[in-house]
Amino acid sequence: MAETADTRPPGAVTRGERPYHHGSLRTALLAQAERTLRERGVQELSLRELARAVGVSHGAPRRHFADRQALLDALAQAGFERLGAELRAALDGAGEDFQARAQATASAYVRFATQDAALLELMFAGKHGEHSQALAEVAHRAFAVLLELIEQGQREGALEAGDPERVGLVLFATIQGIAALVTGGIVEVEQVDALVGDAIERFLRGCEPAGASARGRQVAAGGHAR
Amino acid sequence: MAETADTRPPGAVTRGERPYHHGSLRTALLAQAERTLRERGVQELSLRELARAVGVSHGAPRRHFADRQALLDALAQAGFERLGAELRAALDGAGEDFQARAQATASAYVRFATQDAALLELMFAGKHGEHSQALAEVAHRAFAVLLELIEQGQREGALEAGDPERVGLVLFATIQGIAALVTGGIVEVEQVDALVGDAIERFLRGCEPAGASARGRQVAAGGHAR
DNA sequence: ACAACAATGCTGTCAACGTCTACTTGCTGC
DNA sequence: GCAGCAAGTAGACGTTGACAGCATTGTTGT
Repeated sequence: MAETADTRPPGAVTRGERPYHHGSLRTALLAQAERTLRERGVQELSLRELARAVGVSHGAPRRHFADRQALLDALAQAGFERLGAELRAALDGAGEDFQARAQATASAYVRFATQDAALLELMFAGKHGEHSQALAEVAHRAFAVLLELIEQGQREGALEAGDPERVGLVLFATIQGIAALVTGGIVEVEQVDALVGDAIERFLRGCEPAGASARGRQVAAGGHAR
Repeated sequence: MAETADTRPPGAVTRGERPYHHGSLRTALLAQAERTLRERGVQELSLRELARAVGVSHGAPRRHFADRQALLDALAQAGFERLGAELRAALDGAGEDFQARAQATASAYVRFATQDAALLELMFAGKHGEHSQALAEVAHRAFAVLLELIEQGQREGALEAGDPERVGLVLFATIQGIAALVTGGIVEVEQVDALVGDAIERFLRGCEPAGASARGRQVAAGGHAR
């Protein structure tokens, strides 16, 4: 492995040797931490190794993160921001059909979960320092995308009326659960798309307004669990 | 706190002082570990402290658990066994009505998740040593209860036909997701029952056989998200 | 220009941990 | 009674998170 290339900013003083001040240690630490997190998990994430990888002394990170938990909190916050952005992109990028939009959003969530399982776990760890007002806020912003999806569905008549938060939670839980099943190894990655499809389909059927039941009733029976 | 009372078996040699051999170290370690896990989380679980609490030297646990991960694996396995038992009790103990049975089973799962959040996380960590054939087996046995629930529903005509594993996964995911939302602090404990109710209700509606739709359509609109 | 000051990074230290190795104790079958 | 084995003890090593004190740098007021 390429021993984590120098992460110092290009504009920094680079004459003789490495400058006393890194220039953007906080950013560099977060970036490296996210990489290590993805590749080796939370357990393997060490402040000292991080410092080594970035090229500063073992005490330096302390200026930017009071303790290990603070680093993890920051990672979680960044994760929520990215998750929210990806969900929004998926929702906005999908076509007109409501089911397609729901499916796209759910798939984006599960994709995030599979690619950054450890990060997602961190985000939902609940063990964040009490001062994590900021974290709660970005988390809420990510959830807002799902809320918007629900409201769209209600406006278009695909979902029955009712408190969007309430029905949104059910959808949220289902998607999050699928993610957990995948990262936990209960279902294989190849089965994910089918599972998401099933779940969305059934969710829509379960939230149909009283009258309409014209569309899809073709949830085929085919084994795809291990 | 009462400094973790002596966990040595009653029959053991208890003359002068503590005997050289504990007698049932493995069991004692697991019991103490489960307690610590529940009260302080995985991160705080230390082999050395465990040994101290049980009254043996810091090297002793090694005879029973090759390393820390082996201990965690054993905890996860015990957890699956208990979870399976509780799910079965809930399913068998509920009445005749299918929805009531489903609700009871789901509630039991979520109760387990809230009371032993760290343990559940461990069970689904997926980072278990490759040799965890036994663990996969007990996990499957726990899942089998949900499968049986599904099959009952299909026999009784409450659920449409189809591969039970496939529809079971959706239910499993939903429940697991609710658990994750609770332990992650996204929903409060007071809202759990309502959320489980909603989820089950919608799941049933989403899996109804084509004809029947007589029962509950009364998913009231009431805010219960934060 | 320069002194004061706040940021930021470095070094050294400490207790705790997981793991390893070598030794000791107690039991059991011969 | 003793060989052999399982279970526990004791000490060591390397790593980690946390902390304190000092060094260096950039900025700001005069």
